[in-house]
Amino acid sequence: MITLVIAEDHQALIDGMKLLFKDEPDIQIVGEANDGETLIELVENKRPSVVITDIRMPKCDGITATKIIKEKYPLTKVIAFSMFDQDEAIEQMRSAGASGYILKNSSLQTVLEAIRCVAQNGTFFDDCITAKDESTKEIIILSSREKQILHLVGEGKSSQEIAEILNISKLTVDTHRKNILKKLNITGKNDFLRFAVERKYDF
Amino acid sequence: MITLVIAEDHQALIDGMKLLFKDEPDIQIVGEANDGETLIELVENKRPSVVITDIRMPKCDGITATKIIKEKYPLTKVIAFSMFDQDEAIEQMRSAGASGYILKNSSLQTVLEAIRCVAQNGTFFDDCITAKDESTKEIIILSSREKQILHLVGEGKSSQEIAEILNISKLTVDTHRKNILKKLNITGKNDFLRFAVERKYDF
DNA sequence: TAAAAAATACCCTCTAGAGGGTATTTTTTT
DNA sequence: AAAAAAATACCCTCTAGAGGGTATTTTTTA
Repeated sequence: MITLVIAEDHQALIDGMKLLFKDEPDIQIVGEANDGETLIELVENKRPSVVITDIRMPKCDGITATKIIKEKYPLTKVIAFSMFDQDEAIEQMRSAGASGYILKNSSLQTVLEAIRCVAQNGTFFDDCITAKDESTKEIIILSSREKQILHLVGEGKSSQEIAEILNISKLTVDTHRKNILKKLNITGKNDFLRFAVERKYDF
Repeated sequence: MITLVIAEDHQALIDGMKLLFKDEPDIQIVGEANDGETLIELVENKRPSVVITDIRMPKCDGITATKIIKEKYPLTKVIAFSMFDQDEAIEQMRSAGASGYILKNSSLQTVLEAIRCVAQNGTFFDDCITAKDESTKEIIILSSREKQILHLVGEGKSSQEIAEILNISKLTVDTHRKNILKKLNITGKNDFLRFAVERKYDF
């Protein structure tokens, strides 16, 4: 018997999954959450074998929640259920300990497959994700420091503020910014912030 | 008999709705689309009595699709099914001719209610939306010109570019920007663009 | 038809960040 | 140990846009 906890911002989607699992005798939903905090509580109380979680959620995002869950209960399998096929989000989910990553624009049947797959200690990553692995190398050319700065830019921080946060010179931050711009081939004024904001959004 | 077309980016959500409507004898799904263009084609071919559509979709967004549908087939009822309770999106959907607006974090039962409601020539707007009507007046203080400029800023356009698009002076655009900043109480450098980008995103 | 609101246009100042460099230290890879 | 990559810090210039005004014309509303 697979015990399942679903964490998903959109109740409608949870309802749909519930209808689906109703007819599957080997899967039992033991809890549902609309935010990350509730998810963690549920895992602690119900100890499910599988967790399906959205990434963007109120209170605590799916990546953070996954880290916490996998740390305390490494046997619980986590599947990410996301809108975006952003390499960064996938990578972060992977290193957080997720066993699967499926997209919301795939069918519910896929969800079912993924659950059964990870319950048997397998991994399940959506087709369009694994297919990307090759090209990914070209996309993630940013160093970790650069990604960090990109993220802070996306939060609307100024170079000065970023410098203070990272305890480095503002000039260094500026250099990183310029290098990021070069790497990403952004010739722009506001384009950079826009890109950064979109990045931040994309998981 | 209610004939229904569903347009929704996320197949998983469509699948869930299909499972739900399977047991409802008065509702028949006559088509499903993952993008706006397919939706419009489906409406032309199937002439459904009710359409449920997401707002953010590939190819053609839900607002534009609704406008086109209501223009050609005014008897077809349209319900918006969106992630966001952004006043602007709701307003735009309303003026596009939508009979309802429900949020994705409401239950599938609500979806069912909404469909039956609009099929009987009623309107169905989610609780949290109607409740907002009072406060809305304070939020939408921007003039139409200001909203237009805010939108263009969100697309990453510079004041100069906006000026050229709108055939007005760059100085005028700057004045509008400043007025928007004042009205929204944004004291920021990059904050404005960030706000604008988020705005653009929010439907 | 007044009065209010919106749209238009311009003034000045000042700073953050783009765009172009160079260069040293630290870390990683080979 | 040598070479490559990443992180650090600084130089100069130049422009877009914030922040502070003022003011006229057009449109809307009362």
